[in-house]
Amino acid sequence: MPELPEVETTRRGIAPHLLGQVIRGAIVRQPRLRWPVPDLQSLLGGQRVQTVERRAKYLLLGFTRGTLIIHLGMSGSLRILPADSPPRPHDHVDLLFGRHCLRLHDPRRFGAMLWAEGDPLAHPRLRGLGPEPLSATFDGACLHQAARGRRVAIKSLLMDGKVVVGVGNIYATEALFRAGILPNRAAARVSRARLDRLAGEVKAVLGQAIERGGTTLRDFLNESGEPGYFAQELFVYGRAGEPCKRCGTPILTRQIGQRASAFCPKCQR
DNA sequence: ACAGTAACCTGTTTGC
DNA sequence: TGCAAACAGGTTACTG
Repeated sequence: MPELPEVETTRRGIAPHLLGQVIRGAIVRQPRLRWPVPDLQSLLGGQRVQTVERRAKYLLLGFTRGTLIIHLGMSGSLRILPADSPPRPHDHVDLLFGRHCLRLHDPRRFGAMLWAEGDPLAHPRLRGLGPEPLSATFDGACLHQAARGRRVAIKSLLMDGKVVVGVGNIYATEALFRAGILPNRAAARVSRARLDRLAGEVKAVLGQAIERGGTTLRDFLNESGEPGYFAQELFVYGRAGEPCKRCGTPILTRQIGQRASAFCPKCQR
């Protein structure tokens, strides 16, 4: 479900409901996510939410005495619901506030809830991550440096969190189409000028997706249970066999690094 | 250091 | 129609 735009959409949606609120309790129905969920009841009880931030695809809820780090994995979502809403299957964690709760739903359980005391950016899961794609530190020069001597597919490089964070399969696929670059081209064999273009397209596609409230393919819903509207603007992702929106050539797919990669053989070189 | 693969899970779609 | 295989938005950990 979530790449950076969906996580950012979630962050913007939940922040107004959480900021300044005091947690009165937590319910962990299923502690076995990607890593064991800590005892949130005793860690969080009585603390106030001071910040709701994002780093890569991690949401960071800042409390008085530490930070709750949340990752949504492949299938996770967060909703704001009345505190007494009956849980459905895969509703693993509730954070209880006054009249409402923040509920984590995650069928595949690839998500995570971690606790960090001190600087959350120093947590082992966040330390060593690359630059934020929408920040000024991410640009063509940055990609050029990372691509030096690398024979991996440019798409794999783009999805490598040490190079740049937050770019998953959908948006890597789309950014490469917009930049006119074949996804399986060796990273070191993409010219500097085209890397400049690619960095720009990554920023553009992520920015537009955030404006539309994210991409809903089958099950992404925002904090209120509404879908995002970026799917209709996808050029190649999920369109194998359909005509390219630019030139009409049928869209092809191939596996790159175990992920389906759609591309237009005419528009991308 | 690098590149490729398996693994963690469950639900949905595809193909015979 | 029924069942099994393939596939899905992410990330880590292991292999050679």
